[in-house]
Amino acid sequence: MDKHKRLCEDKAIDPEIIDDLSPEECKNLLAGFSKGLAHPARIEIIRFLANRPEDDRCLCRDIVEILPLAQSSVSQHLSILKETGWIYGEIDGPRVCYCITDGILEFHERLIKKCLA
Amino acid sequence: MDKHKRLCEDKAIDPEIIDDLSPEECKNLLAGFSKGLAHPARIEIIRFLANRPEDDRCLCRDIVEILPLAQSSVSQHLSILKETGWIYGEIDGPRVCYCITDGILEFHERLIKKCLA
DNA sequence: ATCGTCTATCGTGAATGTACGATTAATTGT
DNA sequence: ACAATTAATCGTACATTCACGATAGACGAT
Repeated sequence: MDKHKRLCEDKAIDPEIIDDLSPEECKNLLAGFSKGLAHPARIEIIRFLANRPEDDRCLCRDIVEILPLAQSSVSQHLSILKETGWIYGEIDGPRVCYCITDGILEFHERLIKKCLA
Repeated sequence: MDKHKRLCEDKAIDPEIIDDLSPEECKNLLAGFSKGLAHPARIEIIRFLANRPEDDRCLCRDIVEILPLAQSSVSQHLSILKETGWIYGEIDGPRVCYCITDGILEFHERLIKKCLA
């Protein structure tokens, strides 16, 4: 099996857990995801990762190249996206392979509906 | 006609404009909305306003009462929600009537899809 | 006219966010 | 071993956020 393909295949979020969240937890979780989305560069990163083909995983260097920011700044944004649950990264030799958390878009959509509706 | 009912009925957002946005504008707009959602107190305010009956408009005082924050802090959060387009307020004598922007939830949902999909 | 109510704004302080260059640590390749 | 590559972390600087008490301004009621 391809090395990149083997990476980044086991992190997913279960939408079922939304039903068990207290209103307080729900708001805190959505606030966190929203913080992750609250910068154009981070939106671009998520968009980029969400549209990658599964068999061509993304390396950090690729993300640095599509953004008009210094490498260290991109690394900070990636760190925020990891903290807030949007993405995760796995070490692949000297590089880091970043992937979007599986099912996160549906999770986010459901979370908004639960919090606001 | 009821005084409160007459207020807050003419501010709406047109989802059509999303189609005309450049990718850059799209990301900036979503980043702004996300910033608005990036605090539990502001999520609670939006939830509260989104579920108000139309004929019982919300006054600022009502919002202060449901949050565990000082009046001035709530006013700041309301200000951020106004800046980011989630809500608007109209002066009603000595009070201010706050309402959620009509159609904003659908707008937000569409904006996310356009930005990330 | 004066008083009380309501809400925005001011001023403050602590914390966080954003961006950069420089450095470090890990790994690969020679 | 050694050099090159990759990405995180450090240190810095500036701006913004968040929370509060205090104040000010607008309006209604008396």
